[in-house]
Amino acid sequence: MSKKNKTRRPKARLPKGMRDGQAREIRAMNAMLEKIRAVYELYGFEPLETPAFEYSDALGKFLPDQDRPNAGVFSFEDEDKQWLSLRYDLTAPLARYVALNYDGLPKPYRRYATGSVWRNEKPGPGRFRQFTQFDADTVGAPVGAADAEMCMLMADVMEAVGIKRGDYVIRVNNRKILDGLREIVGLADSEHDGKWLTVLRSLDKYDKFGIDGVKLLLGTGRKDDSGDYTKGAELDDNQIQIIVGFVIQFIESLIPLSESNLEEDHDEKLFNKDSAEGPYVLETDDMLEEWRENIFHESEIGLQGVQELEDMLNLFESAGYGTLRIQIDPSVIRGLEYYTGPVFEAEVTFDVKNDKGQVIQFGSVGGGGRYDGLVARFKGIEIPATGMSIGVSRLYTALQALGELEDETTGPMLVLVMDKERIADYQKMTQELRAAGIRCEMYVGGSGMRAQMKYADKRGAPCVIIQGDDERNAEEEMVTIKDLVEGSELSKQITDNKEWREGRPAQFSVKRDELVEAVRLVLKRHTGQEG
RNA sequence: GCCGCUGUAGCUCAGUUGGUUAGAGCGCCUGAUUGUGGAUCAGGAGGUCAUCUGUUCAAUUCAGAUCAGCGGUACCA
Repeated sequence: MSKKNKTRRPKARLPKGMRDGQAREIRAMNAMLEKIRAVYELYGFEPLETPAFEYSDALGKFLPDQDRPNAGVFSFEDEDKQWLSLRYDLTAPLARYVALNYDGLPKPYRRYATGSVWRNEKPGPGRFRQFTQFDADTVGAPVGAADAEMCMLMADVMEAVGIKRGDYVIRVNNRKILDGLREIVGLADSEHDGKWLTVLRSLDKYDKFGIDGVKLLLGTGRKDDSGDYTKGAELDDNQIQIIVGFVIQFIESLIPLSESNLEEDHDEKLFNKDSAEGPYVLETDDMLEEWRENIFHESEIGLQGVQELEDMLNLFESAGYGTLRIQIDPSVIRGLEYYTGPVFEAEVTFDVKNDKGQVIQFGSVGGGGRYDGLVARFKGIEIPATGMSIGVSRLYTALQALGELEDETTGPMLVLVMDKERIADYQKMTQELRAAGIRCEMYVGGSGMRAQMKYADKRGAPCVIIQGDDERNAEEEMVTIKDLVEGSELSKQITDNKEWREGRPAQFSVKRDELVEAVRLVLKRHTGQEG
């Protein structure tokens, strides 16, 4: 036999950037999705499903072009020469849906949606080419309450899935404030579009690199630890000073906790400062006042942004959401060519470690904002909209790091096939147990009893049902129930295999017609599961 | 895209200063036990040493390139 005769087989492999999901993960994920869904429902949103792909032109700016039809999105040409693309988010399909059904929908229209989205780009750490989003959006509501609601909704979702208050934060900003800032530093002219984009990206790095990093990025550029160099925006010192002054205004607005009128069980984030006066709280009102009077006093759009933020803050305040949950953060940027007003981002604040124990840069688990221009692409009239999106896989990873994902699911109990001639009898027992609501299966493999016991063990079966000749031929027909959970406990004290096997620990026999009742008792003891 | 690190069995890793049959632990399969999961013991399967090219009498080992994974960074609807 030469090597050349080797059969050519396809190699079993996973497409790049894709993942398989296993039982444990799917269960935990479903449980998490259910918690999120419950919050959306509670807020009054309606479910909506749209298809996985849409006509490419409906998805917006990432149209397939002749040269690279799959840049960014996965696309294909239909028989009728029309281009279709897999959706890359859930917002563009929503805009299409609203435009298509506008007349029949209640206005505002509030819906939630979940599903896979696809992006054809190089997968990175924690980034895949297929992933799940879970969105809630309000279409047809002007700026204000609808946006504030999105932030509170995100905070509630975080807590619903098990992230404690203080372990996450919703950071809020307003695009109009940034537009105002642009005016003030004299970059409003469209010839400075590129430069301003660089400024925004620099600001976005504030939470990552701190104020010094932002200064470098606004100026000449910054070299990071890995040796990569990022070109700066090359602003002059005066411009940098204005922007930096704006960003760090909150430091000026911190007052000692002792001077605030907060109660013990406050919902405010505490900051540290080099001083003996103890923890500080952010006086948001002071900060907005400073912005208004010293930064945006000559920018109409800027003042409008400050006003929008203040309106939202008032709603947070009256609803009891303090800065521990939702806080203003002028460095939140997001969707540069997309959002038109308030923008917000949900971030976890605890350390997330990978399986090697390294703390990794985790980033946000969700975000959103106001996109007043999106539906207009179809309708010609501007329909205001605001929404948010939860990155389900990322949130799941974060919860994993928190150890919040307990999997209490036990396997099904197993009816052993002791005698292949009597499968019908075993099947009947199985169905009886199922009819009683007990998760149960009959062994459908081809191996002997020992293998069946191993199978039961591997599946996490709480117990098995045994009926061989001994039970069958007893004076009155019996079945044996072996409690695998208790057996496992007992095995710790037994070292001799013969004793282990012949002792037949943790098993007992009952009359055939008492099977269901006896199983119920065993399950109740171990899993709390009731029939 | 850019920078760095890493690729040897299903998993975690050792090893070869270049030399015939590449190892361990865990896991998996079989048996000791014709009706009993654990433990123990015995046996077994499983590797083109990521791929390709080069240097060499000889490459899993050295060099280069490529690919993949990880981390950072960039981009992010």
